[in-house]
Amino acid sequence: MMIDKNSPIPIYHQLEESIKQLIESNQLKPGDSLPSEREYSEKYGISRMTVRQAIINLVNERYLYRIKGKGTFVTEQKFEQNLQGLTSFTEDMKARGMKASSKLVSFEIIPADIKLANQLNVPEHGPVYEIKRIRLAEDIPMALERTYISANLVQGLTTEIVQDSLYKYIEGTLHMNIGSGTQVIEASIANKEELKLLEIPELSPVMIMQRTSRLEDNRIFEIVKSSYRADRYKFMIDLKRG
Amino acid sequence: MMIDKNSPIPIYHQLEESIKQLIESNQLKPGDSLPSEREYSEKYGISRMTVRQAIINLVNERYLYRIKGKGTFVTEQKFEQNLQGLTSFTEDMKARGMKASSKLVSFEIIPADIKLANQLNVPEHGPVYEIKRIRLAEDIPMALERTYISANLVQGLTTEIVQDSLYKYIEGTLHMNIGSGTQVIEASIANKEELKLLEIPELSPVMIMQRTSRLEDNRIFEIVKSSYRADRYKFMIDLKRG
DNA sequence: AAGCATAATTGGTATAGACAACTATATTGT
DNA sequence: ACAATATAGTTGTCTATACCAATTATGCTT
Repeated sequence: MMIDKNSPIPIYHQLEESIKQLIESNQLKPGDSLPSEREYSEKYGISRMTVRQAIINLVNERYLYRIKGKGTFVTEQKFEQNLQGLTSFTEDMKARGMKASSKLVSFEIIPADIKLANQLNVPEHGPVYEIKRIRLAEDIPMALERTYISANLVQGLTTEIVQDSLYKYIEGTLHMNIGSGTQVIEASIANKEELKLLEIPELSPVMIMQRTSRLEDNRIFEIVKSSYRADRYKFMIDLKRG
Repeated sequence: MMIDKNSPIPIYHQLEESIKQLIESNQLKPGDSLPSEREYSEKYGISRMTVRQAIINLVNERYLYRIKGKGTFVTEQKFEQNLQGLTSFTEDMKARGMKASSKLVSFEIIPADIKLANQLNVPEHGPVYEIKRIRLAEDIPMALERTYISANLVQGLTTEIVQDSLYKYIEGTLHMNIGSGTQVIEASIANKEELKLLEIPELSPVMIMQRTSRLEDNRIFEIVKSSYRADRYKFMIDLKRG
């Protein structure tokens, strides 16, 4: 475990990663106490405040917790998430041994209304691809998926590309690097469009999952809003202990 | 907006609350820029590092975001729960700077019906602790939580232990090691009990989150079924790209 | 008018030191 | 033997300063 003061990587970040690594390799076990801030400070010849910054970040990430007057300890229980299967419907169905298919409902360029413009970070009325698809498992409708993509950012989109792989097109053809994303899950009651396309009775509950996908430079390139039938689809998340 | 340097409340916390208040009262609107750190520092006669601590906390709570060389800005504040590292309602609320509380509805030993018996992997009619709690944020009911624990596996449970920390009891007193878990999220319409205890109108959607917790030897020791008000809760997941 | 260099402003990193609040342990007084 | 007190060690708060990095504003040159 080394600290390079001349590295362009901040010292606090180096220390942070170093401690995180010790926890993840189980050299620091849950409940173990860490060296005090002053010990770290003296050991590496860095300021105590710099040590604090590293530790505070790890506390915020729930790797550590601290008790005033006692010390800093490794968190007893750190659940982490396995997001496999939450990203792609097709992969998810495949993992369950089911036949997945999709039906294109519409593919067009629409002007962004104010809400969508804000979500995609494009000007109001700016051109946006709207792709509506029904996702089916064993030919039973499971979800209505609406994808919105800034037409100025991702150019030359066709139904074929969308049917194949949008990500492959963005990275392979357009040479843009895909970064991180965020997903929001909420419950609601199906609206008229969802009722009709998902073939469910009125007042049925739906799970709405909205994914925001970003490029490496943090520009948003895609909003995917999926409405799943709550009676047929449950989201499972594996929690693993760290 | 005042800062009292002699108050026992830390200065950074006073400033933090003061800015938060400006945002929540809409005197600072989403997208607005804040005074710079140096301006705050001079205005209140406090150190820039103290200002930073207040602002960094608000950035972590997603009230603000900052761009190097440009400034600090107000974000769209949304009530979203991050599922990553989700451990307890109390911790999540604390992370948002909100007052979390819980109200014990009932605590009893019941015989497992066939469904619960299967889920917990205990014999039918076997003794199971059932703990019902209302989770509140700022005294507003947010979720109904039902915890089921095999009474043969986890013995000597009391309301005090449950109120303190079940995990601490299992690992510390019973010397059993907690392993992994699974979480299932689904949408539904609130049933009568949920309507009443969550104080929501009929036909309201709810998000049901069911956690299954296992020991290291894979025995299931706990089923937690939480019903969240869909109007107040959104679950957010950060997606990392590998 | 356009382009470019420079300065000013902003947040980001890092240091050194001081005192407060809290915990655990050792010491002392009775 | 026990209780009170001192002490050393921990995290928490706060200050003052310095320099770096990214962005924006300004003024100069062409």
